[in-house]
Amino acid sequence: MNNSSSLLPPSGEGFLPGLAIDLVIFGFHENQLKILLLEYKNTGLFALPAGFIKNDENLNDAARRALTERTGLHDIYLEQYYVFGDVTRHDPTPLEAIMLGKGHVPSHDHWLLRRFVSVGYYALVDFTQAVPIPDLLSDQCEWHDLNNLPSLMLDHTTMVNKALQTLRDNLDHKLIGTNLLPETFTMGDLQTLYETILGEKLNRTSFQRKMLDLNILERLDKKWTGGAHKAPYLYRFKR
Amino acid sequence: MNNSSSLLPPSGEGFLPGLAIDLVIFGFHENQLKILLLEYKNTGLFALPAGFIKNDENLNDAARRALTERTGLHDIYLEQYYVFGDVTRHDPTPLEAIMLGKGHVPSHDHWLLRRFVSVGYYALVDFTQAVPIPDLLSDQCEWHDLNNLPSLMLDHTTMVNKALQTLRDNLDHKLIGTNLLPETFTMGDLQTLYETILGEKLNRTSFQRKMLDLNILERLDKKWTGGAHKAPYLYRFKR
DNA sequence: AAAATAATGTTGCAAATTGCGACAATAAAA
DNA sequence: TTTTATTGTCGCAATTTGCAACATTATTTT
Repeated sequence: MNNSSSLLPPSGEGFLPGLAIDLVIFGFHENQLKILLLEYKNTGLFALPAGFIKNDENLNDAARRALTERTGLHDIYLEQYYVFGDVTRHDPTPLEAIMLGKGHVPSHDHWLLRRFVSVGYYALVDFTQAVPIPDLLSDQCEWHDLNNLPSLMLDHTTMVNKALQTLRDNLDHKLIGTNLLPETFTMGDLQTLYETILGEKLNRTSFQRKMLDLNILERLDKKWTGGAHKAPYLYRFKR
Repeated sequence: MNNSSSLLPPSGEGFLPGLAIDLVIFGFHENQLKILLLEYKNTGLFALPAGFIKNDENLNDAARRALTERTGLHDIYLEQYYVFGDVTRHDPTPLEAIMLGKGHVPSHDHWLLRRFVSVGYYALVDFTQAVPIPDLLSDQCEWHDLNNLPSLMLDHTTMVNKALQTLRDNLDHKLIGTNLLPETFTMGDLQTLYETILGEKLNRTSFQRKMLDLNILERLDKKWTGGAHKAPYLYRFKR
């Protein structure tokens, strides 16, 4: 049994019933916020990566495992942000379609077709380091522009919106873009990231001063080359 | 079947398995933060009010129902703050003791003795309006001083601490003490509430100016009487 | 009845934070 | 060599916050 198959067990045996995890995995590339989506080709359905919790597994560990299985990454910023537990989110149709598309013919009381309460997590990952890997039921796992998402299964669009809102609310006082940027970056990179997340322009000098005053950045001697202008310093988050 | 009995069904039938709700219900009285605790007299155990989710009930509605059943209050500020899902929190011993103390002899695989994942909610209620009502398994439901709590069942102490931390973090930008204070109150009452929640003294004039600048308070013509000093205005939150 | 007391409402000012413009520095292009 | 574009830094005004002083007033004390 490999890693992936554990995510989609043939029966619900060995997993907590009725409880799932959905992941909103944020990445950042070319001035765009991205999220990882699974695609079910035979059905044209898109969904957030999901996971189930083993009987003897901590909830947060299950989320971390699901994240690693989809991105190959470890030690990533991951945070619970909301539990989605409305009755109305229960709709067996899309999952039935997916399973049919995959050649399975689920019984009407198949465990995957029952009502689920789902714990939402969001993660911030380094786009350049992640290797998107589809799960057993999906044909693709790919980055999508946050402001150009396809329509998503069930209430997954709601989940994305709420995750983004939480991320914005937390940007001030929680960990910064440590995981959204590569190891080293320029002050401009960092500001663009903030502006993209917040959806608004920030004052350049104020931003720079604030970031430096926070005393969490390490300025490297090396400089960047490329454009017809003064070379910016590279920075790195202090450990 | 009355309201209370629905909280403690004889079998798990009709409820989502393995999922519970725990409530940290904050009140405020005599310059002290209080929370509601259930007591199981035969066992000397204290616990947070809890609830289960009906098969056809929204998660948030279940939390609201549990809150109303314990306090008699409606339209109360209630917020999800964390899901407690560690394996280590599973310990059937205390619940078994409670059930034995109540004259029940549960089988080893009784549904209440299995592992539960619990969604933590905190609520802010008007101390003077709440009527604490025990549930079927407990003998008492009473307010306890937050800084003089008895030792609590399972991981409930962790739940309380995390709820308080979340409340503190949210005090700046989320709804204020709307539900923790009576309909009308003085500026001093409001400041004391803030100081008690935050656990630190605040500057009087700055606090007053800030609250008034927020433009959420309505000053009433009436004044308060009582002490040997100038009478303070009464305030009320705008609708 | 007058004075003292104590908490409250308000104002003024210094310190800290933030927004914004200006200028020097410098790597590449013209 | 000059021009251009972007970055690092500084200065100043506007805003927010901490703190102290003062006027107000309901009750207590004399």
